[in-house]
Amino acid sequence: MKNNSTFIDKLRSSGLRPTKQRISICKVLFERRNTFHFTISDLMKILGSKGDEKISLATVYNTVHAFKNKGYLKQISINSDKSYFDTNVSNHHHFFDENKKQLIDLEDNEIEKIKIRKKIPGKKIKAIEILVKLSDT
Amino acid sequence: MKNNSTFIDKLRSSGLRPTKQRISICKVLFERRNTFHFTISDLMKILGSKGDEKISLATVYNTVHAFKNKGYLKQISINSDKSYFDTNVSNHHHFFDENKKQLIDLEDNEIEKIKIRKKIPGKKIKAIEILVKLSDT
DNA sequence: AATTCACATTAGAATTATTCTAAACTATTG
DNA sequence: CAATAGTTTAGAATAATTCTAATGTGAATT
Repeated sequence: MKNNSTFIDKLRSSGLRPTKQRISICKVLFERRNTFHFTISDLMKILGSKGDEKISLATVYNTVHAFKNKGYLKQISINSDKSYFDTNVSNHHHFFDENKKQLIDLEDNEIEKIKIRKKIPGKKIKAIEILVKLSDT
Repeated sequence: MKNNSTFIDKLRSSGLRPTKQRISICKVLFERRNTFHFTISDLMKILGSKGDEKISLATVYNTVHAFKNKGYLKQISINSDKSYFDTNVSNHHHFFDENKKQLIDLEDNEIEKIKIRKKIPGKKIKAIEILVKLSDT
């Protein structure tokens, strides 16, 4: 259980004012042992189920995007009506269980290194994202 | 230049009635030499710019989904406000140029074979999708 | 060729995720 | 403690997609 001052420092050092809304969201997202995959509506639900004052939807969007831009969250490329985010910002990939609509991390060291032979002139590779779709055996 | 009867046969053999709307859409999508990456609004624009009678938005959605379900189109996993589709249904991957918001095919033989070490019990791999994000050099 | 009916198309409304707006609020600085 | 720049907020706006229910049409049957 981290205390708030850790989050306050982290926010301040990224040039984000440590407001109570941002601290509440930090607690939901980062005070946990495991990777957390979520959509904005998942996060709203969790925040709403806590005793704290309600945080407006716009703030949740603003904050999640701010955290993504600062590199504290990763957005996952998946074809869905909603955007998925991940608290695991390491270089890694995902399984997607199409039955349960659930994401599972696939660490970089759990796949063999990918080598891309094709080059696109004037462009460089910014990221490689692998999605492994699963179905029941 | 294929003639309509090719499309009519294809539609009929998939249990889809060959209506004039579906044939028009087939012509836009499949009467071309190269892979075509598109969103519904791209397709609407192309259909609208042809002399043919206007096809309603709902029909375009219905048809694209029907074609996807029959395996004539692939939906690409990408995080975007719109869905992207691909007329190349072979096993392949994509570059995504984030500046131009443009997809480029990356054929399976242009990357080294991927090997996934992690297994998920009770699940089998249905597909592997790789997205290579590009930015300007 | 007319009849029938299941399948298709359609316009527009409904839904849903996300972004925008502009007013009220608050953390920080001087 | 006043000024100000960054935040939060409710609600409106936007935009992709799906739904609805009325009308139209292919194709099998008479």
